[in-house]
Amino acid sequence: MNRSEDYIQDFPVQGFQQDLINWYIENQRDLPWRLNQDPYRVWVSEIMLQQTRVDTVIPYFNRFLSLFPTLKDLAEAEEEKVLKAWEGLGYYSRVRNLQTAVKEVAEQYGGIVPDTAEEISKLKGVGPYTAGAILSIAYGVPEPAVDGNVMRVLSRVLLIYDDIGKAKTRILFEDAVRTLISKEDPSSFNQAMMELGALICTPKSPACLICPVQDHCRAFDQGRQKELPVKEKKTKVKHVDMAAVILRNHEGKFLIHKRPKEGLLANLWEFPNIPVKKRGVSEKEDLKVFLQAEWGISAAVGDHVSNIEHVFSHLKWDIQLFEGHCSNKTIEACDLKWVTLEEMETYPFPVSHQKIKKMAKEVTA
DNA sequence: AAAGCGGGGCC
DNA sequence: GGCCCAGCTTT
Repeated sequence: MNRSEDYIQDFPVQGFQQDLINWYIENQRDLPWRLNQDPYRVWVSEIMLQQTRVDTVIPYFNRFLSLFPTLKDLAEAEEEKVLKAWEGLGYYSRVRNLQTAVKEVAEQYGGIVPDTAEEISKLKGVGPYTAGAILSIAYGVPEPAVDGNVMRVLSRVLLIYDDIGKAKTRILFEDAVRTLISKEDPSSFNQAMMELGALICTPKSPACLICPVQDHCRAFDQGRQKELPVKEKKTKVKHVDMAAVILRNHEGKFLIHKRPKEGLLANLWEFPNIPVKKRGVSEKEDLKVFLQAEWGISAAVGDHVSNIEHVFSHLKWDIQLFEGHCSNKTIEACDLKWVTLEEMETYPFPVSHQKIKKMAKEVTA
């Protein structure tokens, strides 16, 4: 059984819609992106909310919108300023893609976010979920917006055991939503599904006893809500040993480096660092050789400062941190800078290197 | 279809 | 430690 029609057969679509939307009207949270339906605001919120909790997003959203109030403001902003506004939020390609897409809208669509699935889906960083979310919330178009919440809710309500990690399963849920969605109020329907997933139909212990659609839930009827959704476990993270150095010159300035424009933490700044084969063998020497070979810097790498661990979704860094000094001062490369602690605050750093920045302050103090 | 891509909160 | 979060892009 893998067609949505098979699951919707005999399902009380009308009653489900009503109970869901009525609950949402009464119980929706007061969130900053619900202030109005400005497509740009909705868009920014949806990008920020990808794989990121509401509570985390709220302060970022407010700050971002005060820095870049309109689509035009974001289109014309310096990328470094935009990355700085995103600093700490993670998945930085989201905001680089967002700015690329916003420029596209400014140039190709006269600054008006397109309102068709075909056009909006062409924009960088706008996938099936985000397209449906913007279209339904900003424009009232009845398109599905299937995220993790919606898959969890529907897997339980319709008793679907397909692995929600598979692309094929998302399409199954999208087909189901095309049938289930309210044509009168698609915005409330989609947001209600997500709100229900966030507040009631939660991953661990769903609050079925106070659920507005309990009467329509097949998993609850059979006491199987805790078996769902089905999701295959993913492989564990890879461990990588690193060595990094807080390098100061004779003026007391620190050396920082801009990462490449693609890949992990693209275009963010960092302290000089290298992967090392084995811990405790020759990190200091390796760093010294690297600084000389890569940038022509003759440095003395001194005391070990600390050991920093940082976990990503797919890997873990174990960073041996050292301090060092050198007498270089003129560096022309645009991806390399000597800066004071104060100047450093204007550059976007990933959290792993914010930890190093903090150590730099302590070492200096 | 699978892997790469961040960071934080909760258990 | 593992899991999950208003996912998308690249391979």
